[in-house]
Amino acid sequence: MSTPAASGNLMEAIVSLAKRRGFVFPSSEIYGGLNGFFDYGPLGAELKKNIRDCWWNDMVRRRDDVVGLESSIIMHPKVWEASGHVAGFTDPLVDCKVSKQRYRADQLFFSPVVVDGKVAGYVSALESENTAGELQTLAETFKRKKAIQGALAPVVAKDMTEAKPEEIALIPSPATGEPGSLTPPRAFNMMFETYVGALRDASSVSYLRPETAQGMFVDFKNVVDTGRVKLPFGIAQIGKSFRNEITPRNFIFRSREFEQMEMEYFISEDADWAKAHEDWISWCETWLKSIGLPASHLSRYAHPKEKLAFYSKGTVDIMFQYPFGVQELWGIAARGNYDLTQHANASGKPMEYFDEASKKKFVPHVIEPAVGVDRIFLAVLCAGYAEEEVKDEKGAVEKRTVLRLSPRIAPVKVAVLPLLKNKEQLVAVAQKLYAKLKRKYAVFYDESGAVGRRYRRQDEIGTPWCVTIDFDTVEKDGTFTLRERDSMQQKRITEAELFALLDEQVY
RNA sequence: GCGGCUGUAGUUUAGUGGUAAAACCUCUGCCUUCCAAGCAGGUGUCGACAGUUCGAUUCUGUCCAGCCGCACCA
Repeated sequence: MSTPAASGNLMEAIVSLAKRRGFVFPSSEIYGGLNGFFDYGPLGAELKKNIRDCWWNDMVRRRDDVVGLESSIIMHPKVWEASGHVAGFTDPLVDCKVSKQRYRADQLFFSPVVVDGKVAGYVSALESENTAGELQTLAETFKRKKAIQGALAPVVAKDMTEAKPEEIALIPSPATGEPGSLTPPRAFNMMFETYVGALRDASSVSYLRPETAQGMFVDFKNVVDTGRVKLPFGIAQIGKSFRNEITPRNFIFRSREFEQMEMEYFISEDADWAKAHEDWISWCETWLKSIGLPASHLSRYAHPKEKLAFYSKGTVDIMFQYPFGVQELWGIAARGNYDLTQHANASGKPMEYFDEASKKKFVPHVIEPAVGVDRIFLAVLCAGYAEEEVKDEKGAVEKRTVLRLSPRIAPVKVAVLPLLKNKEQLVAVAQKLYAKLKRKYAVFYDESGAVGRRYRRQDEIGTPWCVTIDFDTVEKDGTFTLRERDSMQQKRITEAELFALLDEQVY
């Protein structure tokens, strides 16, 4: 059985394998690396492309109701004002210099303690179901401890974004209870800024997109007018997005440059959004299984209603059990008609759809499944990585590292191996088969070393099959050995059978 | 961003105030009739920059990167 070590070691083993075999490198490594950025090596580029292609084929080409889009990475700055990202991505944070705690300024509340009309001090509390009540209790305790006489005025709760500079020094830290250690709120905008054109001034500021979704909303009318689409329909896009994360963590799970696969599925305002939502959630689950993620590692997390943005009708995340914990893989959000309405208002251009059947004009609602290619990439590595103990002929136990990648996404589908490289007739047949296969599939040819070593090499990069050309191939019936990665079983098949197998499994 | 730990070859590690080693990997040749065999040979390394020193991979500082914890995560 597979014995992937404890979770910490499993991540180390995967990072190490990714580097060793050319899946993922740290970005700019010769200059010491750059936190939050990664390069995909020869095999990684193949694997990533396969994930993208599978998604695009299944989401766009094989569906009649979804069309593709490729919008620009830098868009008009007003896009991000309308979408709420300029405001929403600026989370002011407050640090406590003593306790080293960090708080979101809009979740840290304070109030002056006013006795007989005079400010005697301040109290603070973190946002809760009863923030005002907590502050009131704290204020009463404060008054009692300081033995101040007089009438206590009701507290007035404000959050730290509203604190005046002179107040900040007087507000106690929730961690220590003592004033003087809190910093003023500092903004951490997660959007990368740049300047368009020669002038570097405020008027030329623009942003690298923090999500691809806005491209679909901004081009909504263009697609409706030209794409011959009818509700319900979706617009899908694959592309790079950028977020200046405070702390990139967990290898490629959270990075600053990443690739998204998003789709906006527009439905009528009268449609059963809950059903459409559920349909897309299960579509996404089915798709993840189709590229080899085991159901046992997948779960759902429905965001609690009270945590949702006001416009959101519901968000369900498909979670994946990574070695470092159960984390979000694919978010499927029912966003109402918020985004289109925002852009209609901000741009002054109508975003309505005229429905011929009902003769009604309305702003469509939307279901948004959004997933990161890099997160899927990491998930398939984590799910597929296994270290096995296998016995050789003499019964000695040795370790086999194998990457169980689905044939759909494996970077190499078949390795072609002549049994011996110093036998010309074997090499000739192998190379001929290799040439034939590589017109259609990603194939690898390897003749160096013992055949067992070559099998193991392919195991480690996730190649599902190896075919070995031996003397029977040349001297007898032309069949060759098909060696299967997961079972290590071998059988003899013909060339036609090999092509049929690939045709069925690689789609 | 804060705190702790860490940084030697592609990987995993040893080691030293006098410019470094092993295993595996990789490459070449020989051999090899199905699961990391053997033999011979080759490539490749002290995270970066300063300081102390006659001399720094080793000591000190700063930076960078990684891991863990906290906080953050539209």
